[in-house]
Amino acid sequence: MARISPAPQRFERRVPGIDYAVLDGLVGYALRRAQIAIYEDFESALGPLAVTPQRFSALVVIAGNPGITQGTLGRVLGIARSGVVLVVHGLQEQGWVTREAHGQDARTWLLKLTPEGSVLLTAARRRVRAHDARIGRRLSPAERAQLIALLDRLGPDA
Amino acid sequence: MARISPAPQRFERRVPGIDYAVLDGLVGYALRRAQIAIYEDFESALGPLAVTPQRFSALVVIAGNPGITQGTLGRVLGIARSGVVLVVHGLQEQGWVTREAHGQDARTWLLKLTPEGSVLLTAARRRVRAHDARIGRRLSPAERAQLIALLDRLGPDA
DNA sequence: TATTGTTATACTCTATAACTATA
DNA sequence: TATAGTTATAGAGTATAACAATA
Repeated sequence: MARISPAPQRFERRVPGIDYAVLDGLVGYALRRAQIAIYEDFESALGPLAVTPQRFSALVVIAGNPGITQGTLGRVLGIARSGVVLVVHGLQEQGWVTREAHGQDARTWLLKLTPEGSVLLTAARRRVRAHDARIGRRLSPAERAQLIALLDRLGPDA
Repeated sequence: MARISPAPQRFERRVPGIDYAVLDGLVGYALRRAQIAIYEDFESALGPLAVTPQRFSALVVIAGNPGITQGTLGRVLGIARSGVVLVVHGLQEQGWVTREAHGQDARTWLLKLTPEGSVLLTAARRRVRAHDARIGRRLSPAERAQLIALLDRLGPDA
């Protein structure tokens, strides 16, 4: 039985026989390791819809805050203004987002979802919820909530 | 008082007035949000040493597993063989890593730290530990341990 | 035939800086 | 002067595919 495509290379959290030394006790490394595994699942679940994690975040934020400007979207996503142009352009190319003129300030654009964008987002949201449930399947609801709460408290700020 | 350099753009976890909708309940988004903030702190702490998270992981793994091959290192880091070439090349350019011939298999290289690499790693390890303590400063030791344990259980596997 | 590493190439994501048009 | 968005450009980081040497 011939193998059609090469075995999908999956990330191994622990390669047998390897000493991870100090890495095993670091919060940052545990986070990185988890995210690599999670990204693979997101990609296989949302890739067919041409939705990346960043695009999903952008769509949700635009949907929940219609008329948001590119500058504010950039702050939410944590990327530079020049990057927002590219993200928004991609969403426009897909027909999911439109930019409308701002009445008072001719410099800014108001971002909104198109009807097609709303339909897409509904499907994507469903898949993302399933994906998120899948990656957290080994956690109880309480553990899942606590994980989110602990993650929210991470950071160098006092 | 003139501002010398532009205010260092920091990631805002929650932009005031923005509805994050479904994002707030997702483990994956909490992870992403935490990692952006953490990466900024890592960068400011280790950037001066020319050490990235990936380089740090590679150095720790090579130090703890002297003679590891590039293929195995790639599996540990979760990247393709072609990417390992670039990482290792960068570490060699810094004078931190050498490749020695394998006695039995002429195809493979054995990776080892140089004395300079060991010195660098000692300094980097100290800074990473401080960084990791800093990002987890709002967590008790028990909470920190639990966070790592919860992260280790994430993933789509049964 | 399969494996290890290399090279060529390309794509994504991100940033900085210079630019425009407005305010 | 300052701000919103755009463009040009560059640098990471990653991947795939074709290749050489070796197993």
